[in-house]
Amino acid sequence: MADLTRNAVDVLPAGMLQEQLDAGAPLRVKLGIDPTTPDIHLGHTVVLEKLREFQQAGHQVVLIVGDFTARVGDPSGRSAQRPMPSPEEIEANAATYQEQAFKVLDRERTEVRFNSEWLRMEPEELLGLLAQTTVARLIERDDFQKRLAAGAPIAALELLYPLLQGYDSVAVEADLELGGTDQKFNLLFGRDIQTAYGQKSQSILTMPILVGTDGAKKMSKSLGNYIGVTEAPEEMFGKTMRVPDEAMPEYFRLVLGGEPPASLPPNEAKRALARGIVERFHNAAAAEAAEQHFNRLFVERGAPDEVEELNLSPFADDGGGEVHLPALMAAAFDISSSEARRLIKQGGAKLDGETIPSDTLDLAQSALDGRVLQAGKRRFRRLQATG
RNA sequence: GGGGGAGUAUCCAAGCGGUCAACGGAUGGCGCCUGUAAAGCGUCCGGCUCAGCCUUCGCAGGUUCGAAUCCUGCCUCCCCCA
Repeated sequence: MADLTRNAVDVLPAGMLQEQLDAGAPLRVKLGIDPTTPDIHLGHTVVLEKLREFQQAGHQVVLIVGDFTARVGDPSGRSAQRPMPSPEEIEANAATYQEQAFKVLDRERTEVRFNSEWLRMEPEELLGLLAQTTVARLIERDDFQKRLAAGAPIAALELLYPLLQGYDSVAVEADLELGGTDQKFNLLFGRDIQTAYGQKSQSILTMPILVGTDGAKKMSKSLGNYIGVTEAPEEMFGKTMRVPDEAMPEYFRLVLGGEPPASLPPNEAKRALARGIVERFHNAAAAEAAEQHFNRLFVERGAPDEVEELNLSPFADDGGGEVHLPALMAAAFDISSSEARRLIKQGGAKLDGETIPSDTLDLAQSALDGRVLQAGKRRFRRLQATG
């Protein structure tokens, strides 16, 4: 029991989960995820990890893919209405979500349900569901109170969200529902809906929200401060190294389920964290390679093992074989030629590690052939004249 | 149904006839420092083979030598009253 509530923020109602566990029967443990973005990131895994713990303790995990609720928009933690993904996006996301969730969960022992299965209900049934609450109950949540105070809009659809999520609990007869702390209102609301439908109310357990790589805001795709579970090892490692020191303990606890190493200097600890994360979602060999890659780029300031090649020939002019660098860099790094000029001017462009003089705009093809062109610290292309 | 307000670059947000590629902030890029942390300093941040030119301020027209700024229509959004 102590294990199962580790790191949890709220376990409500007080004592209920303990009683449920003491009763001995496996619990039906629910988690709903709305497929609003294509990928699962470390923030999602905090709750998934907890779900896995219940799974390992022999409980029945029910993963709900919110293909229907994704079209409604969960107002939790939102200060504004979110843009709605298209049905096609939702469908595509739903597929990748499941795949990625099984990087944490045991596929064989997970019941996966799509909530469109029961939420595509008859209008009469929907009215029945709506009859279970009042507007006052729906807007009492903090998210809405803030928006009301600020004169910001609240979409009617958002108002309905908790009812639908609550109905999910009815549909799968959940004994326990997990979620982030921002889900507290919705989770508790589900209890009332279950009661209204003559079921026993679930208990709820909330997990902390993982802070993003910026160390300030919650990890989220739209804020661009996330680490995706399917990202390449090098990316994962690099992004983790950028996490501010203060956030490290949190990452150790919530992502790796451990404790921050006591006596390691900060940069060693962070390396351990980065290795741990890559190992968790890839493997030990990948972690090793990712760290070497990191060392080469940022400690030795060198080029990575494998550098993508770029054919130099199309950029050389017919006459003297001069290459216009802004155009070349624009193509090589998918930036504008103006940006390339800026990089050169500010000493951010290098050839084989040598800074290109800031007033250079053209170079002979022969001076470029076979060398590694670099923009900033992390973008590389090996130039190769062919044909 | 009535009244009021807003749409400016990645985001926030100034500008309200020329000096506007458009103040300021945030985010971000690059460089120095360094542990790709934090703090700090400098610099850049529409595009273009760039001392110049081109395209931008919801959309479409119009007025004017000249419009992000004025006029007309349209679209979208928000607030208040009912």
